[in-house]
Amino acid sequence: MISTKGRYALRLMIDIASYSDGTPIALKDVSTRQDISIKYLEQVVSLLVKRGYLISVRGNNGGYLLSRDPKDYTAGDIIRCCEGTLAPVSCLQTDCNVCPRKDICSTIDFWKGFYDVVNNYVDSVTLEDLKNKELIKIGNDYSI
Amino acid sequence: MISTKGRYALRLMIDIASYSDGTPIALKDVSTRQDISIKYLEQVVSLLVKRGYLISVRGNNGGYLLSRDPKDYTAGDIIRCCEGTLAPVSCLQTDCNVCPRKDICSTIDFWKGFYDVVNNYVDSVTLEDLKNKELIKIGNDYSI
DNA sequence: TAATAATCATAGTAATTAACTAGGAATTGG
DNA sequence: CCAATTCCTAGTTAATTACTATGATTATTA
Repeated sequence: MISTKGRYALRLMIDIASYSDGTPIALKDVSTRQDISIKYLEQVVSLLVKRGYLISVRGNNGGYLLSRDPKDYTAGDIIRCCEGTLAPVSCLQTDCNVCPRKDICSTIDFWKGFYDVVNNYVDSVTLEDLKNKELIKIGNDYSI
Repeated sequence: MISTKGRYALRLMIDIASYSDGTPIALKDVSTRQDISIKYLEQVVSLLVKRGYLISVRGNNGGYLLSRDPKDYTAGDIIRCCEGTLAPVSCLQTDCNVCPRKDICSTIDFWKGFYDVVNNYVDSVTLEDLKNKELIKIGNDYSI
Protein backbone atom coordinates (compact mmCIF):
# COMPACT_ATOMS: atom_id res chain seq x y z
CA MET A 1 0.00 0.00 0.00
CA ILE A 2 1.30 3.42 -0.99
CA SER A 3 1.32 5.81 1.99
CA THR A 4 -0.30 9.24 2.11
CA LYS A 5 3.08 10.85 1.48
CA GLY A 6 3.30 9.41 -2.02
CA ARG A 7 -0.38 9.81 -2.79
CA TYR A 8 -0.56 13.39 -1.58
CA ALA A 9 2.64 14.22 -3.45
CA LEU A 10 1.01 13.11 -6.66
CA ARG A 11 -2.12 15.15 -6.01
CA LEU A 12 -0.05 18.16 -5.00
CA MET A 13 1.98 18.04 -8.20
CA ILE A 14 -1.13 17.54 -10.33
CA ASP A 15 -2.79 20.45 -8.57
CA ILE A 16 0.15 22.79 -9.10
CA ALA A 17 0.48 21.70 -12.73
CA SER A 18 -3.24 22.23 -13.30
CA TYR A 19 -3.65 25.62 -11.63
CA SER A 20 -0.26 27.03 -12.58
CA ASP A 21 -0.38 30.38 -14.39
CA GLY A 22 3.22 31.48 -14.09
CA THR A 23 2.85 32.81 -10.54
CA PRO A 24 3.65 30.65 -7.51
CA ILE A 25 0.87 28.42 -6.18
CA ALA A 26 0.42 28.75 -2.40
CA LEU A 27 -0.03 25.64 -0.28
CA LYS A 28 -3.13 27.22 1.26
CA ASP A 29 -4.88 26.95 -2.09
CA VAL A 30 -3.70 23.41 -2.73
CA SER A 31 -4.86 22.53 0.76
CA THR A 32 -8.35 23.91 0.10
CA ARG A 33 -8.73 22.29 -3.30
CA GLN A 34 -7.29 18.92 -2.28
CA ASP A 35 -8.67 18.86 1.24
CA ILE A 36 -5.33 18.04 2.84
CA SER A 37 -3.97 19.94 5.87
CA ILE A 38 -1.43 22.66 5.07
CA LYS A 39 0.86 21.42 7.81
CA TYR A 40 1.03 17.96 6.33
CA LEU A 41 1.45 19.31 2.81
CA GLU A 42 4.41 21.36 4.03
CA GLN A 43 6.23 18.16 4.89
CA VAL A 44 5.43 16.52 1.58
CA VAL A 45 6.35 19.56 -0.46
CA SER A 46 9.70 19.98 1.26
CA LEU A 47 10.81 16.63 -0.17
CA LEU A 48 9.86 17.71 -3.66
CA VAL A 49 11.72 21.01 -3.26
CA LYS A 50 14.84 19.26 -1.93
CA ARG A 51 14.79 16.98 -4.94
CA GLY A 52 14.50 19.97 -7.27
CA TYR A 53 11.08 18.99 -8.58
CA LEU A 54 9.53 22.22 -7.29
CA ILE A 55 10.87 25.74 -6.88
CA SER A 56 9.78 27.48 -3.71
CA VAL A 57 9.12 31.21 -3.50
CA ARG A 58 9.14 32.54 0.06
CA GLY A 59 7.37 35.52 1.54
CA ASN A 60 4.08 37.16 0.72
CA ASN A 61 2.51 35.92 -2.51
CA GLY A 62 4.98 33.08 -2.39
CA GLY A 63 4.30 29.47 -3.22
CA TYR A 64 5.61 26.79 -5.53
CA LEU A 65 6.42 26.48 -9.20
CA LEU A 66 7.17 23.43 -11.32
CA SER A 67 10.84 23.30 -12.29
CA ARG A 68 10.12 21.38 -15.50
CA ASP A 69 7.44 20.81 -18.06
CA PRO A 70 4.77 18.38 -16.78
CA LYS A 71 5.67 15.88 -19.51
CA ASP A 72 9.15 15.66 -18.00
CA TYR A 73 8.06 14.20 -14.66
CA THR A 74 6.90 10.62 -14.39
CA ALA A 75 4.48 9.55 -11.70
CA GLY A 76 7.30 7.29 -10.54
CA ASP A 77 9.65 10.24 -10.02
CA ILE A 78 7.13 11.93 -7.76
CA ILE A 79 6.05 8.87 -5.81
CA ARG A 80 9.58 7.59 -5.22
CA CYS A 81 10.69 11.06 -4.12
CA CYS A 82 8.23 11.09 -1.21
CA GLU A 83 7.66 7.42 -0.66
CA GLY A 84 11.14 6.04 -1.04
CA THR A 85 11.82 2.98 -3.14
CA LEU A 86 8.96 0.88 -4.44
CA ALA A 87 10.96 -2.29 -3.84
CA PRO A 88 8.71 -5.12 -2.64
CA VAL A 89 11.46 -6.59 -0.45
CA SER A 90 14.38 -5.01 1.40
CA CYS A 91 16.96 -7.11 -0.47
CA LEU A 92 16.27 -4.95 -3.52
CA GLN A 93 16.49 -1.60 -1.78
CA THR A 94 20.20 -1.13 -2.12
CA ASP A 95 22.87 -2.94 -4.10
CA CYS A 96 25.17 -3.32 -1.14
CA ASN A 97 22.58 -5.14 0.93
CA VAL A 98 23.79 -8.64 1.56
CA CYS A 99 21.16 -11.19 2.46
CA PRO A 100 22.73 -14.36 3.94
CA ARG A 101 20.44 -16.42 1.72
CA LYS A 102 21.14 -14.55 -1.50
CA ASP A 103 22.93 -17.43 -3.18
CA ILE A 104 20.22 -19.95 -2.44
CA CYS A 105 17.19 -17.70 -2.64
CA SER A 106 14.63 -19.00 -5.08
CA THR A 107 12.37 -15.99 -4.83
CA ILE A 108 14.72 -13.10 -5.52
CA ASP A 109 14.13 -13.23 -9.30
CA PHE A 110 10.40 -13.21 -8.69
CA TRP A 111 10.70 -10.08 -6.55
CA LYS A 112 13.00 -8.43 -9.08
CA GLY A 113 10.33 -8.99 -11.70
CA PHE A 114 7.75 -7.49 -9.35
CA TYR A 115 9.92 -4.44 -8.82
CA ASP A 116 10.42 -4.08 -12.57
CA VAL A 117 6.76 -4.16 -13.54
CA VAL A 118 5.94 -1.61 -10.85
CA ASN A 119 8.72 0.78 -11.88
CA ASN A 120 7.93 0.37 -15.55
CA TYR A 121 4.31 1.17 -14.91
CA VAL A 122 4.76 4.26 -12.75
CA ASP A 123 7.35 5.60 -15.16
CA SER A 124 5.03 5.13 -18.12
CA VAL A 125 2.66 7.81 -16.83
CA THR A 126 3.70 11.48 -16.88
CA LEU A 127 2.48 14.42 -14.88
CA GLU A 128 1.14 15.78 -18.18
CA ASP A 129 -1.12 12.71 -18.49
CA LEU A 130 -2.42 13.20 -14.95
CA LYS A 131 -2.86 16.93 -15.41
CA ASN A 132 -5.04 16.31 -18.45
CA LYS A 133 -7.26 13.99 -16.37
CA GLU A 134 -7.54 16.66 -13.72
CA LEU A 135 -8.50 19.33 -16.23
CA ILE A 136 -11.26 17.12 -17.61
CA LYS A 137 -12.54 16.42 -14.08
CA ILE A 138 -12.66 20.08 -13.12
CA GLY A 139 -14.24 20.98 -16.43
CA ASN A 140 -11.46 23.15 -17.77
CA ASP A 141 -10.35 20.95 -20.58
CA TYR A 142 -10.12 23.13 -23.65
CA SER A 143 -8.21 20.52 -25.60
CA ILE A 144 -11.34 18.64 -26.63
CA MET B 1 6.79 -3.37 0.72
CA ILE B 2 5.49 -6.91 1.10
CA SER B 3 5.48 -8.02 4.74
CA THR B 4 7.09 -11.14 6.15
CA LYS B 5 3.71 -12.88 6.15
CA GLY B 6 3.50 -12.85 2.38
CA ARG B 7 7.18 -13.50 1.80
CA TYR B 8 7.37 -16.36 4.27
CA ALA B 9 4.16 -17.83 2.86
CA LEU B 10 5.77 -18.03 -0.54
CA ARG B 11 8.93 -19.65 0.83
CA LEU B 12 6.87 -22.06 2.91
CA MET B 13 4.84 -23.17 -0.09
CA ILE B 14 7.93 -23.49 -2.27
CA ASP B 15 9.62 -25.52 0.45
CA ILE B 16 6.69 -27.89 0.85
CA ALA B 17 6.35 -28.24 -2.92
CA SER B 18 10.06 -28.95 -3.27
CA TYR B 19 10.48 -31.46 -0.44
CA SER B 20 7.11 -33.15 -0.77
CA ASP B 21 7.24 -36.92 -1.19
CA GLY B 22 3.64 -37.83 -0.47
CA THR B 23 4.02 -37.71 3.31
CA PRO B 24 3.23 -34.59 5.31
CA ILE B 25 6.02 -32.02 5.68
CA ALA B 26 6.47 -30.89 9.30
CA LEU B 27 6.92 -27.22 10.10
CA LYS B 28 10.02 -28.09 12.10
CA ASP B 29 11.76 -29.11 8.88
CA VAL B 30 10.55 -26.05 6.97
CA SER B 31 11.72 -23.93 9.88
CA THR B 32 15.21 -25.44 9.77
CA ARG B 33 15.57 -25.20 6.02
CA GLN B 34 14.14 -21.71 5.70
CA ASP B 35 15.52 -20.33 8.95
CA ILE B 36 12.16 -19.00 10.13
CA SER B 37 10.82 -19.62 13.64
CA ILE B 38 8.29 -22.43 13.92
CA LYS B 39 5.99 -20.28 15.98
CA TYR B 40 5.82 -17.63 13.32
CA LEU B 41 5.41 -20.21 10.58
CA GLU B 42 2.46 -21.64 12.48
CA GLN B 43 0.64 -18.36 12.08
CA VAL B 44 1.41 -18.10 8.42
CA VAL B 45 0.49 -21.68 7.68
CA SER B 46 -2.85 -21.42 9.43
CA LEU B 47 -3.97 -18.85 6.86
CA LEU B 48 -3.03 -21.17 4.03
CA VAL B 49 -4.87 -24.07 5.66
CA LYS B 50 -8.00 -21.97 6.24
CA ARG B 51 -7.97 -21.00 2.58
CA GLY B 52 -7.66 -24.64 1.57
CA TYR B 53 -4.26 -24.23 -0.04
CA LEU B 54 -2.68 -26.71 2.36
CA ILE B 55 -4.00 -29.82 4.09
CA SER B 56 -2.90 -30.25 7.67
CA VAL B 57 -2.23 -33.62 9.28
CA ARG B 58 -2.21 -33.54 13.07
CA GLY B 59 -0.39 -35.75 15.54
CA ASN B 60 2.94 -37.48 15.42
CA ASN B 61 4.47 -37.55 11.94
CA GLY B 62 1.96 -34.92 10.96
CA GLY B 63 2.60 -31.88 8.85
CA TYR B 64 1.26 -30.27 5.71
CA LEU B 65 0.42 -31.38 2.19
CA LEU B 66 -0.35 -29.34 -0.91
CA SER B 67 -4.01 -29.61 -1.84
CA ARG B 68 -3.30 -29.04 -5.55
CA ASP B 69 -0.63 -29.47 -8.14
CA PRO B 70 2.04 -26.73 -7.89
CA LYS B 71 1.11 -25.45 -11.34
CA ASP B 72 -2.38 -24.68 -10.03
CA TYR B 73 -1.27 -22.08 -7.51
CA THR B 74 -0.14 -18.65 -8.61
CA ALA B 75 2.28 -16.63 -6.53
CA GLY B 76 -0.55 -14.10 -6.29
CA ASP B 77 -2.87 -16.65 -4.70
CA ILE B 78 -0.36 -17.35 -1.98
CA ILE B 79 0.71 -13.77 -1.32
CA ARG B 80 -2.82 -12.38 -1.26
CA CYS B 81 -3.90 -15.18 1.09
CA CYS B 82 -1.44 -14.11 3.78
CA GLU B 83 -0.88 -10.49 2.89
CA GLY B 84 -4.36 -9.36 2.00
CA THR B 85 -5.06 -7.32 -1.10
CA LEU B 86 -2.19 -5.86 -3.10
CA ALA B 87 -4.22 -2.70 -3.76
CA PRO B 88 -1.97 0.38 -3.71
CA VAL B 89 -4.73 2.58 -2.26
CA SER B 90 -7.62 1.79 0.06
CA CYS B 91 -10.22 3.05 -2.46
CA LEU B 92 -9.53 -0.11 -4.45
CA GLN B 93 -9.74 -2.56 -1.59
CA THR B 94 -13.47 -3.08 -1.70
CA ASP B 95 -16.12 -2.17 -4.24
CA CYS B 96 -18.43 -0.66 -1.64
CA ASN B 97 -15.82 1.79 -0.42
CA VAL B 98 -17.01 5.27 -1.20
CA CYS B 99 -14.38 7.98 -1.28
CA PRO B 100 -15.90 11.45 -1.10
CA ARG B 101 -13.63 12.55 -3.94
CA LYS B 102 -14.34 9.59 -6.21
CA ASP B 103 -16.15 11.64 -8.86
CA ILE B 104 -13.42 14.24 -9.12
CA CYS B 105 -10.40 12.06 -8.47
CA SER B 106 -7.85 12.34 -11.24
CA THR B 107 -5.59 9.62 -9.86
CA ILE B 108 -7.96 6.69 -9.41
CA ASP B 109 -7.39 5.38 -12.94
CA PHE B 110 -3.67 5.58 -12.39
CA TRP B 111 -3.96 3.51 -9.22
CA LYS B 112 -6.27 1.02 -10.93
CA GLY B 113 -3.61 0.55 -13.56
CA PHE B 114 -1.02 0.04 -10.84
CA TYR B 115 -3.19 -2.59 -9.17
CA ASP B 116 -3.70 -4.34 -12.51
CA VAL B 117 -0.03 -4.64 -13.44
CA VAL B 118 0.79 -5.98 -9.97
CA ASN B 119 -1.97 -8.58 -10.02
CA ASN B 120 -1.20 -9.60 -13.59
CA TYR B 121 2.43 -10.09 -12.67
CA VAL B 122 1.98 -12.11 -9.50
CA ASP B 123 -0.62 -14.28 -11.22
CA SER B 124 1.72 -14.96 -14.15
CA VAL B 125 4.08 -16.95 -11.95
CA THR B 126 3.08 -20.36 -10.59
CA LEU B 127 4.30 -22.34 -7.63
CA GLU B 128 5.63 -24.82 -10.19
CA ASP B 129 7.88 -22.10 -11.64
CA LEU B 130 9.20 -21.21 -8.19
CA LYS B 131 9.66 -24.83 -7.20
CA ASN B 132 11.82 -25.40 -10.27
CA LYS B 133 14.04 -22.48 -9.24
CA GLU B 134 14.35 -23.94 -5.77
CA LEU B 135 15.30 -27.38 -7.11
CA ILE B 136 18.04 -25.82 -9.23
CA LYS B 137 19.34 -23.86 -6.23
CA ILE B 138 19.48 -26.88 -3.97
CA GLY B 139 21.03 -28.95 -6.73
CA ASN B 140 18.27 -31.48 -7.14
CA ASP B 141 17.16 -30.50 -10.58
CA TYR B 142 16.99 -33.66 -12.64
CA SER B 143 15.07 -31.98 -15.41
CA ILE B 144 18.18 -30.56 -17.05
C1' DT C 1 -1.27 -46.99 27.41
C1' DA C 2 2.00 -43.61 27.99
C1' DA C 3 5.44 -40.92 25.80
C1' DT C 4 6.28 -38.19 22.04
C1' DA C 5 5.74 -35.20 18.31
C1' DA C 6 3.13 -32.72 15.82
C1' DT C 7 -0.76 -29.06 14.86
C1' DC C 8 -4.04 -25.49 16.78
C1' DA C 9 -5.52 -21.36 19.28
C1' DT C 10 -4.97 -17.29 21.71
C1' DA C 11 -2.61 -13.76 23.97
C1' DG C 12 1.18 -10.75 24.84
C1' DT C 13 4.88 -7.44 23.53
C1' DA C 14 8.49 -4.40 21.87
C1' DA C 15 9.71 -1.62 18.13
C1' DT C 16 8.58 0.75 14.27
C1' DT C 17 5.86 3.38 11.22
C1' DA C 18 2.01 6.33 9.65
C1' DA C 19 -0.39 10.26 9.74
C1' DC C 20 -0.78 13.74 11.38
C1' DT C 21 -0.58 18.36 14.79
C1' DA C 22 1.93 22.31 16.97
C1' DG C 23 4.89 26.15 17.56
C1' DG C 24 7.51 29.31 15.96
C1' DA C 25 11.45 31.25 13.03
C1' DA C 26 12.71 33.26 8.53
C1' DT C 27 11.45 35.67 4.35
C1' DT C 28 9.27 38.98 1.34
C1' DG C 29 5.72 42.16 -0.95
C1' DG C 30 3.03 46.03 -0.20
C1' DC D 1 5.83 47.52 9.90
C1' DC D 2 2.45 43.88 8.78
C1' DA D 3 0.51 40.14 6.72
C1' DA D 4 1.19 36.09 4.19
C1' DT D 5 3.87 32.83 3.06
C1' DT D 6 7.64 29.11 3.39
C1' DC D 7 10.85 26.57 6.49
C1' DC D 8 12.26 23.70 10.40
C1' DT D 9 11.89 20.74 14.26
C1' DA D 10 9.53 18.31 17.58
C1' DG D 11 5.66 15.99 19.59
C1' DT D 12 1.68 12.70 19.54
C1' DT D 13 -1.57 9.01 18.86
C1' DA D 14 -2.91 4.89 16.81
C1' DA D 15 -1.99 1.10 14.20
C1' DT D 16 0.90 -2.36 12.42
C1' DT D 17 4.73 -5.56 12.23
C1' DA D 18 7.19 -9.23 13.60
C1' DC D 19 7.59 -11.77 16.48
C1' DT D 20 7.44 -14.79 21.38
C1' DA D 21 4.93 -17.55 24.90
C1' DT D 22 1.80 -20.75 26.83
C1' DG D 23 -0.72 -24.42 26.62
C1' DA D 24 -4.47 -27.34 24.59
C1' DT D 25 -5.53 -30.90 21.19
C1' DT D 26 -4.53 -34.76 18.26
C1' DA D 27 -2.41 -38.94 16.59
C1' DT D 28 1.41 -42.23 16.03
C1' DT D 29 4.20 -45.67 18.00
C1' DA D 30 7.09 -48.17 21.26
